[in-house]
Amino acid sequence: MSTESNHLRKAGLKVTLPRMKILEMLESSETRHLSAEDVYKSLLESGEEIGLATVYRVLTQFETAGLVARHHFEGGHSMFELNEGDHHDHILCVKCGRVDEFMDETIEKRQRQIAQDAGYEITDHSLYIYGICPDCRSKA
Amino acid sequence: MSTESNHLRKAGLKVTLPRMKILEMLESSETRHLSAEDVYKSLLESGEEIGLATVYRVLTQFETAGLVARHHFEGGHSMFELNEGDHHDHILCVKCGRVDEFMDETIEKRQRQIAQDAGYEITDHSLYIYGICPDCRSKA
DNA sequence: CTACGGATGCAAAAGCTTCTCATTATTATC
DNA sequence: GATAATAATGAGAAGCTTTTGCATCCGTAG
Repeated sequence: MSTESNHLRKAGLKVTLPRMKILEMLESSETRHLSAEDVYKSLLESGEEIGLATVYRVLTQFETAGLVARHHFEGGHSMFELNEGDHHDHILCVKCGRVDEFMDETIEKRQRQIAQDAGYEITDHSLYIYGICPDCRSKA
Repeated sequence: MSTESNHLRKAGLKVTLPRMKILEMLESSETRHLSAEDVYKSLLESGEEIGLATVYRVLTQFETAGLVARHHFEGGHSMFELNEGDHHDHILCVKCGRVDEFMDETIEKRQRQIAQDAGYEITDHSLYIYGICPDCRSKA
């Protein structure tokens, strides 16, 4: 029994071909952050006949099941990333779209403190740093 | 000469009725964070005949001119906020949509450090904390 | 192997935002 | 003030991403 189908089963989802293929796609992509359109196009290129609507539906289910995280980077459309356990935030290049990840316990701690001070029960947070990446800086 | 028209002039924008009305709307609203739709509807209620396309155009111009800040809260559509100089981040209630603001120099400093460590030249950043606000917590 | 219920695909619809273009208003100039 | 040049506006169409309706198909329990 493959790892993918176990993941699906654990998430309470039927093991179907589209779900398997999308999960594989997310795992094998060298870019960890993909839009629904990216996933759709990659599947087409691999010769898989999966509808765009299904891609959206499946990604949303994966998100609900905790298998992927959905990010709202600037520019409108959602980006999906395989959830490999550890939380992290993102730093993005505004020139080339490159995405790097980081994790800072100091910031995490301050966020919890701020929420508490404001009387909020924190459920989630998102932190994006935008800038120009090393490569784009040296090119300029 | 009104304050609003000075703001517009300084921003290099012609002083037109729609721009004046939209600026007034942003200044007088008790909610500091408004969507384009919010602005449009409020204007209609005030008896102003301003098209939605104009609202979007003007808000974008205001953003470019630095008069307002555009935020991408979860849920897709943009929110606009009058830029009153000081930078701050946001904490939002996922139940009622309430928005509070905060500013934390520790976090700001860490962000600059993280960008530097990653070799990025930082241009911008956005931090949203999501949670349940005091009011909604007591109601539950 | 069968049958039930959920999953899929397609096309249509929805929601937000931008664009097109004819019309109108604003500003610099006389 | 009036005028001409130029930019701004309004209305609707178009564009994009995402969701939905529905007939058909597939996976799974029995």
